[in-house]
Amino acid sequence: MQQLDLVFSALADPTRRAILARLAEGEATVNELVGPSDLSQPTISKHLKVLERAGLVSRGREAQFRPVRLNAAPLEGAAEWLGDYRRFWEESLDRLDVYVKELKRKEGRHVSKRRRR
Amino acid sequence: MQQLDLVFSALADPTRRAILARLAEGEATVNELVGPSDLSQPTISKHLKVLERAGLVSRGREAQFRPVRLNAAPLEGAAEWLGDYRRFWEESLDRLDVYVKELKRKEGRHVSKRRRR
DNA sequence: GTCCTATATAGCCAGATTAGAATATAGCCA
DNA sequence: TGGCTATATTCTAATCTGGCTATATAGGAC
Repeated sequence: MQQLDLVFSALADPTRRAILARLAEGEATVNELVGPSDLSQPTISKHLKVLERAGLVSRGREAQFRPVRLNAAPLEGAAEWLGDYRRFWEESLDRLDVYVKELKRKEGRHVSKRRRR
Repeated sequence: MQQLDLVFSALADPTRRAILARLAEGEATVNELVGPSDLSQPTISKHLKVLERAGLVSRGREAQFRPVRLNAAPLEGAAEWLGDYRRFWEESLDRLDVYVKELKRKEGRHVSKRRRR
């Protein structure tokens, strides 16, 4: 789906993920986002446009400021998509779990007096 | 994080998501993936390389076949990242819920005799 | 009005991505 | 061996990305 394309590719950049993380603490102006980023203001504006196209942020208008706020709704679709695969990684964790238990059992036999920490 | 970059950008392409969906049903050869895709075999091979770099598939070796199988483990990191934002979309759903309830209350007052369906 | 600040847009560049066609490789089968 | 099949690699072209600098716009302050 088109929307998933936009969301996943917006999330594929660490700068944009950092922006979202910052916005999770509350809305911010563009300059507040530029500050800690060591990127230029136009570059941040471009990243914001990408996030906006993906529906992940929305912009207000207050005098000459254009406050940016998080809009997490599109993340739900992404999370749902991932959810379909949850059983696969849990499965492999189960197998790992079994493996670890088996390992402990063997260790228990061979190194039975290991001290607890 | 680098790994998240690779995973999210691998997921940003619908062809690659389709490949993963197909692999969720079991391993497949390259040609089995080319079949329904209307893309050329080299193109699919390239997509597979992207998925492989993200750690999302692994390749076997059986005679001249190189079976591809799903490796969902890296998806867990992506799901965790998204999980940090769950409260935000749930929040907005809550607000929506409140809004809907409020709406119903008002409708109840003004259109109190609306028939149930 | 002029000046200053916040932000957007334009233009540019280097490098990555995506596609296809053509070709190479690797392994089975006769 | 030669031929067939499965897959990878190379080459080329088009498009996208992410960064910059320079410039434009918009709105408050004086």
